[in-house]
Amino acid sequence: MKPSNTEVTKQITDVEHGDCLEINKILARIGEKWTILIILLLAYEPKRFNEIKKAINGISQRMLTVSLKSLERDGLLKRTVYEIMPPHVEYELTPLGQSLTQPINELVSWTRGHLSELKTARDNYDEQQLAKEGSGKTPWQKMAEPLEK
Amino acid sequence: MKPSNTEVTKQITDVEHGDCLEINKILARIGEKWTILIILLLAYEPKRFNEIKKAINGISQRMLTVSLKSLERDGLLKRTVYEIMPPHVEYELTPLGQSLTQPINELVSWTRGHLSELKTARDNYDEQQLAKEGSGKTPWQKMAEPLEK
DNA sequence: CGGTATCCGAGAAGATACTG
DNA sequence: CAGTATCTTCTCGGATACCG
Repeated sequence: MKPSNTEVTKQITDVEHGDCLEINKILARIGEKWTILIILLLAYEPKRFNEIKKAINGISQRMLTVSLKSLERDGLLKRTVYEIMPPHVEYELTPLGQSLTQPINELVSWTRGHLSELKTARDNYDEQQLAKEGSGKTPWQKMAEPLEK
Repeated sequence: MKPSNTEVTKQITDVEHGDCLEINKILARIGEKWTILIILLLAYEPKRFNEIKKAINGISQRMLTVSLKSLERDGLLKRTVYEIMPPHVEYELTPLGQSLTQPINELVSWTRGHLSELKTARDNYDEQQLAKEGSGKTPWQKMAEPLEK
């Protein structure tokens, strides 16, 4: 589609007409509210259901069950049931899940490293939206006022 | 809080009680339906609104607007309005946005590299759920049947 | 061309109650 | 302990219409 000059280009052309949909679905799953927290939590040791629930602040029982099942279904974690009374269920990352912690950690690092930049950008943006009130610009620009918050 | 043996451990302890919420929000944004596609699309050259719309198959006008605004608000991309008639608006990644393409591409690579594993895992899982019918196991195991699809 | 505003339906997610 | 079931609420995202 265009001469390539960076490695990125290769990615793009693949993404545009390849398994793009599949990939995006996986990435959406990773971006789901609790997935990353769970994966990172289990990254260095297996945990039991209620351990995870306690460790992750604010997750409901339902969402934990659902999330764990998704991850198990994708082969990212293994569920082990010890048939004793009372029940004992352990969750741990599979090798596949472990391998995912690498790229995830890089994303987390990136985010942590740019947290202040992101916040500053947001503040600037919100501020400018407010300032747009009566800025004597052309209608093409005034239109863009979202005026929420 | 256990003795650490991998780098991951450090990440975790930070995540558990730090800016964990903020980070997760950013990651959720990245996982949103169209964000990655947009970022990757703009990674190697700026594009206009309708160019993006055409390039990304299936996105609605509304969602493109919304997504672009989120990204602009976070300082990941810049919106340039050329005040001519008809209007001409260009979107391009900021340096911050560019820097994000790296970790994202690694995530994309990981996903592409493990696509078949993921699919296999899903198929296995779904198959086993069906097989659970009358498997003479303990009630603790039979309970876990979701029986959907 | 590049949006905004509004309405609507589907699915995600929370709260609560119950169970092997 | 580790879930399931159900109900309700909330958010996302598509369709449509309109506008500077």
